[in-house]
Amino acid sequence: MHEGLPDFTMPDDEQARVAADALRMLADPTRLKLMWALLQGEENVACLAELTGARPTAVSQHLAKLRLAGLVNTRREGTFVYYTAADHHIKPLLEQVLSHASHTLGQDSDHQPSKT
Amino acid sequence: MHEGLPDFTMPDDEQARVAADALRMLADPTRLKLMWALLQGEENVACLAELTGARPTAVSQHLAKLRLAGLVNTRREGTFVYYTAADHHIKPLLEQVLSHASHTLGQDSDHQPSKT
DNA sequence: TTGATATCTGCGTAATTGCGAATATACGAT
DNA sequence: ATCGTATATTCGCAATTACGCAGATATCAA
Repeated sequence: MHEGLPDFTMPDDEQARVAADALRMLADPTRLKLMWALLQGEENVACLAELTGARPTAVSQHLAKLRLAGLVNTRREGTFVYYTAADHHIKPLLEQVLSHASHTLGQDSDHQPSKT
Repeated sequence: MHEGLPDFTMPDDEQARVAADALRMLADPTRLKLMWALLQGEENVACLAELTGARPTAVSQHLAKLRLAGLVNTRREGTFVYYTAADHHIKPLLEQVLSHASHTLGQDSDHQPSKT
């Protein structure tokens, strides 16, 4: 059907599935903010709840998902649990999406605006 | 609560929402393959169905979503509708995710394997 | 032990999503 | 005009998802 076309390279099913799963794990505003924050340093749940504007229970459930996906690691210290990003390879990916988002919103000031 | 921390930069709600939406649009194996194929050239639905291994109806619905999201453009030629990628900025993003996926699967042969 | 703080888990609800089947539309050939 | 092909649209169902609430768990101090 498309014999004369330049040779297309296609990901196989498994590769596409894993890649889609990885994207879906980040395709939530709260998890996106969580990973963005954790790529900048270690934080506990209450702090992350404040940074993301979500309730601690919701944050905890998202962190549980991220932990199952292997994207974050935990370190216990007393009653606090500190989370860290397990894979810094996703940082340029998030930078690209956030940059794309901000220039989609018209206000072209690259990404990462408001400070805490 | 985290005053002494190095200044965290956080995306605002709207930016995080747009970025998450963009990721969710790509967080499907079929749409991922579709965008990957369209970044390499213009194709019609039947050809894309063959390339992705999905049924034409499913492909059509995914393409409709991608068109609403502004990720693809259409060009009509007779009974055929040729789709093209509207935004090539996502290509490095897809390369990253696919690369991450392939090296997650153990077989470390970077991305884009099987030819058609 | 009790109490306080921080986090986790299970359940229910509402919203979203992907897909197949059926139907509709557009176009070319005859 | 009809017929056949190519693509779009609509509907309904099953599966998934995010979230809040309530209760359970963990850690430490008194």
